Amino acid sequence: MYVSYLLDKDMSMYPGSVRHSGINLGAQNFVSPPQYPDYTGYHVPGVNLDNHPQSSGSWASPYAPAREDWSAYAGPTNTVHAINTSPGTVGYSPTEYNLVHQTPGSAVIQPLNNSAVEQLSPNSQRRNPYQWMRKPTQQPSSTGTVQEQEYCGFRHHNKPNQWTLDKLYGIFNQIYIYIIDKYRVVYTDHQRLELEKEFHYNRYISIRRKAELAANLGLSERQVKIWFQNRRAKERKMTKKKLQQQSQHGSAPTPPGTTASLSAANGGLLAANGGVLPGTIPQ
DNA sequence: TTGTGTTTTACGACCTCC
DNA sequence: GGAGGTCGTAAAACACAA
Repeated sequence: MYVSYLLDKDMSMYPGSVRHSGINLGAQNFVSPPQYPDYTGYHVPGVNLDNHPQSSGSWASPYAPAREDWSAYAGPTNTVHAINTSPGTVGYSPTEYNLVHQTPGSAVIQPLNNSAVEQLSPNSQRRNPYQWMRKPTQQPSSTGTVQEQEYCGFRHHNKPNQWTLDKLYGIFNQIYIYIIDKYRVVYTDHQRLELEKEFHYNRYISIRRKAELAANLGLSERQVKIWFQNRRAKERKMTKKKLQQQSQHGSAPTPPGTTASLSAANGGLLAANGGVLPGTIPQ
């Protein structure tokens, strides 16, 4: 009953509401999404790029921001290899990333193994969100063994489809928020993980990819967009902090993510992309 | 348990681009 | 005018020391 109402509510983008930001069940949250097992979203440069908008020809991302600061995420042993920064191509090759969750032809948002799922509960202790970057994870057992694990406060036998869980959690969460009048939701660890993965791949998400991600994670496209905005802001903040720390020890080159470097990058993108700023992702 | 600092969602204001 | 960008901020959620 609430769902249809909330859908209508979202269409008008919270008319007259103040801070009912949780009421954003976009229509994409309910349309039939790409089937999870068939979804090939996590897109590896050079490996089956057809389904990835940012890698395919017409959806090639013009944004290939510098990634020098990624070592902060990946740790000293995880390197991001810059291979091509020309417009229309992916500017780096996250090799470690491939190891983690990409086998050619496999589903992309991989079901998580038990140890990973154990960390998914919103109630769990905070941990390193970049663990997926650090080491390859065991593929979950595809057998019918009973797997009891906790997800979003519920226990499951034979862990159901992750997409379904996120979807259900998202819907439940939105309804709960509407009833309780909470200020904001807390994304599940799985949602954040997938968002981080996408951000790791590209700091600017395309419209199509945003729709896919929103559908897969049970979020609205608006939430995905805002998450990326906040994530970029976070990165700029960290970069600025790092720069300040470096400047205390002597002069340092302008790191990526700073206003100056971003302006320069945007300028380059402008030239390469016919004057289209990152804010205007091709439709 | 509580106080405090940090992080995470979400928004408004303002900007550029088409 | 609408889209998405940054920037600044509010407030909930969280981490952690006392």
